[in-house]
Amino acid sequence: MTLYDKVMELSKRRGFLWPSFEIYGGTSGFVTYGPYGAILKLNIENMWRDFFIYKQENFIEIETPIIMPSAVFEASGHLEHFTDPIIACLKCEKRYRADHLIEELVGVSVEGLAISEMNKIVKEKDLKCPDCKGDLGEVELFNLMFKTNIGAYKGDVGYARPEAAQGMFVEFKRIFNIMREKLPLGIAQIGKTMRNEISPRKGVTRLREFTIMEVEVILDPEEINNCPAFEKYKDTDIMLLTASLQQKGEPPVNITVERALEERLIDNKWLAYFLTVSKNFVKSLGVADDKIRFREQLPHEKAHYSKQTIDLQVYLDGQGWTEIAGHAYRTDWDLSRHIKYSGVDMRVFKKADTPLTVRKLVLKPSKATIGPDFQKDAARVIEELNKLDAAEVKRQLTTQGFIEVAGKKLTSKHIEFEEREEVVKGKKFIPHVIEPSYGADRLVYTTLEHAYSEKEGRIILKLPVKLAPIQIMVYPLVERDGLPDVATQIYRELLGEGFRVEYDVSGSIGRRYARADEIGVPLGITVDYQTLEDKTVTVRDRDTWRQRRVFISELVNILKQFFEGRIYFNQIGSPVDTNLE
RNA sequence: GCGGCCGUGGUCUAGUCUGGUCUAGGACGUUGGCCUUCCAAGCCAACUACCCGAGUUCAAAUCCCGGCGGCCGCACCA
Repeated sequence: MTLYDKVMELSKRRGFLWPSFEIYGGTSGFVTYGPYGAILKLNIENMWRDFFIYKQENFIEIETPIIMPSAVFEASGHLEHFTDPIIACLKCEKRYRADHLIEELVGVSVEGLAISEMNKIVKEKDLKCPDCKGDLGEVELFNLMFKTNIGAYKGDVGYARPEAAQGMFVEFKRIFNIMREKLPLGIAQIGKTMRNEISPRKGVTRLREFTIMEVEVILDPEEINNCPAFEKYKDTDIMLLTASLQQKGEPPVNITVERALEERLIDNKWLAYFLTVSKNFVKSLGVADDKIRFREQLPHEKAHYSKQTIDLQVYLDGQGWTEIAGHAYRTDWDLSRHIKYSGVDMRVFKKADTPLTVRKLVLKPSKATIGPDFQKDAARVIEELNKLDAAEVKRQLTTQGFIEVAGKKLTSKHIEFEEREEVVKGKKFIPHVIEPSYGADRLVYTTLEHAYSEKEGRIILKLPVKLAPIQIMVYPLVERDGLPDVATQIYRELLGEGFRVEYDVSGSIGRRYARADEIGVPLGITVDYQTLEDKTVTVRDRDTWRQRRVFISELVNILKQFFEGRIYFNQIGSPVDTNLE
């Protein structure tokens, strides 16, 4: 049994996660999170919030719809780029990217060609399957976005978002205003995303519906190397596999992010900074240093919007290095596309440190002469004239004596010029975007796999304390002599104090400890006979099976300190002599 | 999507080739009871399965076909 199988077996048996719709035979690419998995996932998401939102300056979280009208994806480029033209061989059924095949066999670029035009080329040039020489079928479009209709009429086409990012870009103007127009601004979102994958595999690593956690860090491109937060983390070591190393077939290098930046292996400082945030985040999920590396995407792998993308990979049993995050430098692609397609100006104004006074030549159409001379064309002439550069107009008038505007000849009597002083207070620009993007579901699996361990034939899920779905189990040592009453009381008190706690009385004490270890409960509280004498209970540590003895009256306080990370297990109460020590 | 292998209680599995003694066996688990003073103890009882659908046959977990799902490889992969 591989580690992957063991982790999935445990997940299913204990209720972390399993394939959905099993009673109807299942449909691949979908998972259900059970009682422990749902909390585990939530805890991971909250930890992500800590690292990527709460500990960053001017970073906030929003929530936008999953279904979006097609206009959004026309602008974002997903309708065009998330769609692959596919052609299949009728004989051997091998499938090809139609555009790639045509370019290869005919040697012409088919970029932007419609499907019908590609089909025409295939027929005219009588293209055959390069593999078996069989006939080719029709070119078909395969778009990875789920399509739907919004409302009752067929006209309004909508798509399920393939990434959360577009929600942030579409709402940028208002959010920027609400956040009092400060850059850098981080806009984060955690939510469901859908991609109609051709063949989802490997359980949770390739889903059709998954939770994405993204931050769009919106910055002034001129400030992209001004990242104060970076200083604290610049010495962070990373294992980096650059595109060029991959092309040369060489292994990754270990390098500090600062050095990588100096050697221009990372495009800019903000991108470098988030690599360090990512590394620290993934470590806090319990993944060891040497199981974390960064891999730059090769030019042909990059998304249409990306200047540089560096994935974070973790090493997983059975499937090797697996992407769990991408860090993309999206430049101004998204915002400029939405500005263009929506017609809404989402540029940001930046005040200059010192306003500049510039002398500028402006032209003034002389309406008194243009009106009578051009009659009903006058309005159009004035409009066109205003678009022209004053200096250029003046030059033409002096060199050739006239200028042609909207098909009309204008002379100097039609235009007046004026020297004006203008104060330039700042500049308007389209901000750039750095995007760390995480797959929450892969993180859940990663966390489970790295927490999985075996000891004396038993499974212990060594989840980081902060992530454990259940924090505490409460047990009576045996089910008699009033021990359950005391235990139940403690259980209810802890529930009331806000701990995630369960009570377990069924089976021998060893069996109950074993059950708790399998779902990764960090602490177990056992009420025994000594409890009846001196009002103390034992606290058991999941990882070492050691126990400490604590007064019931101090329990809540001590447990709070433990789960807040302020004390370690061996600082709890006093040691217990058990037959294990 | 293609090819190979595979699909039996909650989990792991025996049985499938060679159809009938399979009202499907075991182990672990879960629940209830008894017992029990710290790491899956014991005893009793209960629970839960042949992936779905059609077909061949007197008879199908077993053979055939289709679907769904899983693993591996190829292809695809923001």
